[in-house]
Amino acid sequence: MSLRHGLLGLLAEGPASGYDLTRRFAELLGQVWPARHPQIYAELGRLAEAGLIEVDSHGPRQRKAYRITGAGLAEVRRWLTDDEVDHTLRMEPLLRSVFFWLMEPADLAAHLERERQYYSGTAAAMRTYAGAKDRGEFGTSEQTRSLRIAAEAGIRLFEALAEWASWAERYAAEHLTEHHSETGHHSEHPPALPEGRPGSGSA
Amino acid sequence: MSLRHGLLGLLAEGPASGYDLTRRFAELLGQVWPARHPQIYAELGRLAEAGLIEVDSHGPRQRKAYRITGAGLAEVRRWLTDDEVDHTLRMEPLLRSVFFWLMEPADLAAHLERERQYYSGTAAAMRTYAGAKDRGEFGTSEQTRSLRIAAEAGIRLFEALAEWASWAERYAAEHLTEHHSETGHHSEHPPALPEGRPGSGSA
DNA sequence: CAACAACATGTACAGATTGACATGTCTAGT
DNA sequence: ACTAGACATGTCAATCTGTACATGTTGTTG
Repeated sequence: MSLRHGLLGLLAEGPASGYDLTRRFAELLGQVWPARHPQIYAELGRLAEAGLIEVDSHGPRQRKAYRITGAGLAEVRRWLTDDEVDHTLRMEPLLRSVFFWLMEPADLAAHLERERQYYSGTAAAMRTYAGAKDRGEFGTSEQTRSLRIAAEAGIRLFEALAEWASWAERYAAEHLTEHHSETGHHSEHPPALPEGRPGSGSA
Repeated sequence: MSLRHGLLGLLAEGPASGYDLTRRFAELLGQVWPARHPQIYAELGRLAEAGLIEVDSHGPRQRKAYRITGAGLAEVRRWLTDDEVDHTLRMEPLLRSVFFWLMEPADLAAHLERERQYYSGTAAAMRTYAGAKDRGEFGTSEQTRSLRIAAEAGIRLFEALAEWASWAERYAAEHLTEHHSETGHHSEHPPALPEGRPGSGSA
């Protein structure tokens, strides 16, 4: 339930309304943690009930801004330093990649090329943004620095995916060009990936 | 709702029971699409009702294996080629990074170091696995080739994250060492990241 | 043969998330 | 004065997801 902490984190920057937070989530956090307005309004209600935030002001058009409380600020900080990081990833494009062998070679090539373009375009947009930050266009506050770190992750992630798509195009052209039969009953399924939990084993 | 298609994709390799599929999801797809057994059994029921899969055999301890039908195979393929890719990412570690400015420098440094180790450990495990595949230890079927592509994505992704964590440690040491005040009301919140939808704009 | 681990399937419930619907306000342009 | 668009908040139903609970079977080991 990281929406709770995402909202608290944003409110730590200053008071904001549900509407503000919805747009901020869509623009800033949409790539890493999607959230729609019904969920945000509901969570704000719970947060207020728990005393982690409180109503800061009422504006025009029944605008209701919230402000983080001391307890709320303590809670985000507790989350950041004490709560274990959840490394669960949910990424449809990679799920699809496991089933590439079911696709016609031409369809797969087209798919990978579209993916490559999407990822490199996204990476480029983030690089542009990070460049503006580095030139100091958004000031030098701690929040801005922090956002710069997040942007760097996005750049590296999407660049890596773009290069992967490019690599996969070449790999598929070399290794997956044969036409396939109707069902894949020809062999036992191959062994699984290793579980990859480095913290709790060999390290 | 990609669980549906993930199950169909696995069943395209050959018949399997809910138990098999649960373990296969945990081992193979857990990193990119988590799913627990209650969800898998429920979805298998729906899939069978829709005629996309059917009972293949009954084994010992009320084991019930399913087999994909022609309609099911057509449906996975339709998904792979026609359905738009959902690029939504959900990644708690990156959500946290937006709020690094709220952490004490020492805690942040420790956090980033743990993250770096986690990512590089995971990447290393995947690299080992991919190496075994490349030496032909798992055969040369199309499924194996496909899984090799997925593994490559994992390697590149986790390597990129490990390098990011390392970069962030250095960046934070240079730019985020000042101690922060109790609340961050000192400035307006910085502007958001660009939306980064390359397909529908400049591209 | 008792006990345990692994196999195997399922239900029930709580919480997270989304899409559709509903409502009302303020500003700018015509 | 009207109207369109952005502002602003919310409800509701449906679906997805995860945790805990419940049940019974088979093979292995002492």
